[in-house]
Order: sequence, then structure tokens, then C-alpha cells
Amino acid sequence: MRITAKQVAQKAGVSLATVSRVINHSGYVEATVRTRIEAVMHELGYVPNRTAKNLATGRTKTVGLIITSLQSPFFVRATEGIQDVLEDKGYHLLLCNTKFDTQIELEDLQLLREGLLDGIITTAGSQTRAVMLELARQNYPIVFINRLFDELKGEANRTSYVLADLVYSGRTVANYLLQLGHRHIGLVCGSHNSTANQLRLKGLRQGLQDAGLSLASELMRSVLYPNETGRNTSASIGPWAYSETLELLQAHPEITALLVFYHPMLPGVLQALRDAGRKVPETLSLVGFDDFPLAPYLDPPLTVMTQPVYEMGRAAARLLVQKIEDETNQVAEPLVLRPELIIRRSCAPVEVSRWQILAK
Amino acid sequence: MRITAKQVAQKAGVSLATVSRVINHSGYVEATVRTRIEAVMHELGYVPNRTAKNLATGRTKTVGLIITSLQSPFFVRATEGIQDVLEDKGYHLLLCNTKFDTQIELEDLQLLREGLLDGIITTAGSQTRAVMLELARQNYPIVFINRLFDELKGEANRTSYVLADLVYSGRTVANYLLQLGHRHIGLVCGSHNSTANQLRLKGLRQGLQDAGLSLASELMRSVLYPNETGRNTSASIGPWAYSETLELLQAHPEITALLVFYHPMLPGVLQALRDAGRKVPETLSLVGFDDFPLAPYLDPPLTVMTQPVYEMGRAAARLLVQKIEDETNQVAEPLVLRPELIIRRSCAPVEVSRWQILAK
DNA sequence: TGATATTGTGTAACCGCTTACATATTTTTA
DNA sequence: TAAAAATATGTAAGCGGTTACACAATATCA
Repeated sequence: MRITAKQVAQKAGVSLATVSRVINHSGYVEATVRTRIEAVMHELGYVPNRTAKNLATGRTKTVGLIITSLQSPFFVRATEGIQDVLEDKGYHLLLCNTKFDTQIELEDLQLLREGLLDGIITTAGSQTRAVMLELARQNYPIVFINRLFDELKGEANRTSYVLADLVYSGRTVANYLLQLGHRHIGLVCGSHNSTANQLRLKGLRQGLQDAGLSLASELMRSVLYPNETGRNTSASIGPWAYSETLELLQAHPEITALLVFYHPMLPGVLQALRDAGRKVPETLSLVGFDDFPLAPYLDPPLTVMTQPVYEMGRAAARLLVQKIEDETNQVAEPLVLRPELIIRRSCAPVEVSRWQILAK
Repeated sequence: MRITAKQVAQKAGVSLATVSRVINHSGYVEATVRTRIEAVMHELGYVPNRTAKNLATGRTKTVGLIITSLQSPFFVRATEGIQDVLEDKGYHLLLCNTKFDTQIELEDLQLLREGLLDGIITTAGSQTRAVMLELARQNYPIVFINRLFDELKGEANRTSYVLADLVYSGRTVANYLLQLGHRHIGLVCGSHNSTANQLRLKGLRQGLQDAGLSLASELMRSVLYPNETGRNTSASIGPWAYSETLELLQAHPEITALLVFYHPMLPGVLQALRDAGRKVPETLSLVGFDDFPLAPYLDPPLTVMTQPVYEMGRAAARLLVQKIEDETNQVAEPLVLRPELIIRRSCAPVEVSRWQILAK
């Protein structure tokens, strides 16, 4: 049924090797022979078998992208950047969505060992640190986005890092809110296990400390992801975000500014604010993380701390392909990009908030 | 370096075949032997090679998902549904983002022939009709989402269809707006090439005709996607949507209701409305297609026509896996799911609009 | 014009696993 | 208890390409 290169070779009266050469444009092939073989391939409708090629070459031209959710514009935009580069370099993308399930993540990582993937780009890995380190040390090509492994520092291998300066992110937001007069800053973050959140938190702390303040840990809520308690399907994180936010605001009415570290929590948070009777920004200032196309059209337009996500995706893909194609081990120099605060209308000076509250 | 099954066999003192049997839990293996082999595998850190297995079995346990963009919640949510099922069935997902580029789509389809993919789920295919038909007739497993091929009707092959009743969508929206008193309904749709849009349009026309009206084609704008004019990267469709909307509103100030068929155009449309000084819903009623988590928090909360996207994704994946694993050809019976109108606050009776306009 | 380099092609050994078939042993059944 | 069935394992032929190596034919050069 399926036409093989062997059949092409026979029909064209040449050897299998020659056919392979014309397929891959490798080695020497006489022009007339090449033409003849190409004609036969066309006539027979020959299509080379990718799997066979993969086995013979030991490469699949496929890379895995491990993300924890598709619900965040961060992942979507990063994926676009990655794919634009991969497409250019002739690679394919296997999308692995862990949904915060460690088990799934481990299975996905295993694909590297199984030879199905030439490399991996990952934004996950909080729960799989050990395995990650092992893979890195076995010189599998890996690019980490917003994730750093200090343990690997100085070791030559085939990993790379692409990061936004998330500490700067946290610090900048802290400064901005401080400057608006806020002293009680609440925080709803995603998993506290996430490196990204830890870095942002670190920056936030720094910013507050510089002003002689400290972050009250009781003003901070982390939301357990649906799957951190077991395997699950793509459930919404909304309800969690909603109830945590509501509780936080009820327990701490002194909060005048709220940070939302993880985008998929936004709907839940916004609903909680409505139900708690907190108007943004009059009664509460709100800052999101990661920009998205509709942010300017929310009620109110949302002020966000962004990262150059698309570029980060591109960089990650570029680095990964480079690591895949250049087998030498190197000491990775993290590529750090700068986040940016986009001020819209969800934050107001604290005086206004006070006034509003009193006026009630 | 890499451990092969052969080495495991040697070390365990059995044949390669037996090792294969324990790996795949196939055939008969004596319990003690199985244990011994497993011990050796573990000791050697053996990991089976996926590519070799793929070649030997002629299957890759990988399916391709062809989408045109990641910017739409439709694709994101569908992808989640698909992946939840695939994960369950032990399949992987190769994500193919065509960005409306026919060339890319053709290359992605080719992966089916190249044996890299066991099957394909696609939401695209407007420009690749001929190739699609060919693949379908060659009995490659394919599931179409929101896409129907009349040419294939009654033919037995390995395709399936999952659709939302988009004609109903269009009709329902028409009825709703008509009932609110709107008579001049504008339309900003994505590519007119998309089957989905054509169906919605058909429904819209039906709804209007039932009321003795007809759709004025000059009130309709389709937006050329960035890539319908050549290969491109993941550029935003925003600017196109913006300028088309602005022009439409300027040319036809009589429009009192506007439909947005393609979600990624929303930001551009909303900006245009602002710039045109049209308040929603006072001065213009707005209906979006496809729901998304932040829709209730837009300004104003957006009324949308939805499809059960996640379920459609799940259904598509289930059907595809079924087609892959059951080689018999069948006549496909389209699975049609029902859309739903979610009324929020972006539509108002036309009297109000008139009043507002006059009041100016 | 003979030595050397370049070009062109075939042979055959992989890549690492699956599986049809053959064979041997044990269990079941009549 | 002999025949049939079930269990257990090995042999070897694929799966469909790539590529090292050998060798032949031309082209290049001093």
C-alpha cells in the first residue's frame, strides 16, 4: 500500500542509498539521476516515513513544551513565540499540559528519555526538581522559562534559562503602590510552589522593606491548584480564587490594594470583589500580572505587570534548537528580560479609598 | 550509552522477545522471569525507545491538532478538552498552529502521510479542501470540528464531525436582537472563508428573513487575517478589527447592534467603539461569539453566543481515538451540539439607543 | 600524463523494537 | 493417559529509512 523508498529505488533503477541522498539533498547525485528519481517519487506518490527517519537519525525534530495550564495568556503567548521559531527551524511542538499534576509532568519528561523528544521547554517543574536536575545533568537539551536551578550553577550541560526579572516585577509594583499611599497590600497568588511566584514575592518584600515596611503574611493567600491534590481534568481555578479572596477581604478589611499573581484567578477575584462590595479602584486598588488583549476593556481597565512573553518564547525556542543541534555542553548564562508596569485605571491613591470607605 | 532492550535481555539471560513481552504486558511470561527482567531493567535504568516502537508498530500514539490561532478562547478550551481525553487514552498532542497560513497547514497535514501522526483533529481547512478530501478518502483518521464536507456525504471512511449548531447560533442572536427592536445589525466577522462564519451568517440571514428583513451586505465586514496574504508570525489581528469596525460605523451610523464573530477581534472592536464615541449598550448593542472567563467583567459585561467548547473537544478526541483504533470505515454521523445565548449587559432595547443618540 | 581530488553509486550494517512462527513444556480435558 | 489446550520462550524477519565504507568514473593539476 504505502510506497517505500525501496520501491522508488527499484523503479528508478538505482540503489536505496541514492534515493535517500536525493530525499535529503546529501552527498553526490548526478543531476539526471536526481531528476529521474524525483519523477518516480512523484509518479508513485512517495512520501518518506518520518518514524523510520527518526529511528535512523536518532532525532525526531520534535520538542516538548511543558506548561501547567492553557488558561493563562502567558502560556498562550509564549507558545506562539516558541512555535513561530520552531516552525522556522523545521521543528514540531508536542504540547504537554500538566494541569499542575506532578504525575503527568513526570510522564512528559520521560518522553525525553524515550527519545520521542529532542528537547524540552518548560515553565513547570516545581514538583519535579530532582528529575529535572537529573535530566539536565544527563545533558538533555532543556530550556527553563522563569525558572532557575541554583544547583546547576557553573555546571556545563545543555540547559538554558530565559527569565523575566520577576524580583524587579515585585519591587516595581510595591513601589508603585507604596507611592500611591497603600500600606496594606493583599496578595492572592497561585501555587506558592511556583518559582515565578516566589521571585515576585521576594521583590515585593524587598520593595516593602526598602520603605521600612514588611509584608504581613496573613495578607497573603495562595490558592491550591485543583491538581495539587490529585489527578483531575481541566477544571477552573475560579472557585478557589473566589473563596480565598472573599475570605481574605473579610478577615482583613484594612487591605487597600490587592495583587493577583496568576491570571486565571482573575475572574474569581473580580467576582469576590463585587460580592464584597469593593469597588475598583475607589475602594480597592488591583494589580494583575501578565497583560492580555482585553485588559484595557475590563471594568476598570486593569493595571498589570507584564513580561515580554512572546519574546521570551522566541528566545527559549532559539536557545533550545541551538542546544539540540550543538552537542557541546556549556555553562548556561540566563537570559533575563525586563518586565514592565502598564498603568491603566485599577489603582488609585489610598486617600481616595479611605474617603470612600468613610463616606459609606 | 543508551541501554537497549537487547542488553537487558542479555543481562537477564532471556531473549529480546521476552523482554518485549514484559515491556508490553503481552503474551505469556513466567512470573519469576518477569520479575527478574524488571529488576534488570530497573538496575540498568532501561527506558524503551519510543521511536523504535513507533516504527515497529506503525503507530505513534500521537495526534495532530490543527488550529488557526491560539488567541481565541475557543481553541484554548477545545484543546483542553482534547488533551484531557488524549491523556486518558495514552496519546500525545502535536500542536499545529497554522496562523491562517495555507502553506503551514499543508505541511501539517502532510505529517499524517509521513506517519508521524495517527490522526488529526482540525478546525481549519478552508483553504485546503482538496487535500482534506483526499486524506479523508485515503482513510486517514480525521475529526473535523465545526466543519462539514458535503462531498463526503454517505462515503464510508474514517472521518468524524463535531459541530455546534451554528446556524441556530446565528438565528438565535438574530431573534434576540430583533426582539430588542434592532433593525440595523452590523457584523464584523473573521475570514469569510471559515465554515463556521458562513454557518453563523446563514442562521443570521434566516432569522432576519423570518422577520421579513434581510441582511444588508454593506453592514458586514470581514477581516482579512494577517496570513491570508502571506506567511507571517503571530501578529495580532487587533489593528484590522479596529479599522474595519471604525469604517463600518462611520459609513453606517444607523447600525444599532454589532456582532463580533471572531473573538480575537474583540479588543480592536472595543477600541473602535470607544473612538467612535459609541457607548455599549446605550448607543450600540454588542454580541460576541464564544464565552470566556472574563466576559462578565468587561465593561460592560458581554453578551455572548457560546458553544460547549470543552465538550466538543472531548468528543472530538474520543471520536478520533476510536477511528484510529478501529480500522473499519464507517459513514460519519455528525455530532451536533447546541449553542447557548448568554445574556449579560451589552445589549439594550433599541429605543434606548435612539433616545441616547437624540439626547446628544 | 600520471597522481590526486572530486564526483557518483552501490552494498550492507545499523537504528531498537515488535511479532509471526516454531518449538518446548505444562496443564486441562475427555 | 493420550490428545488437546494453554503456557512459556526463542529465532529471525521485518518496520523504512540513514550512512560508513568501498569502489568506479571523471575532473583537476602540476
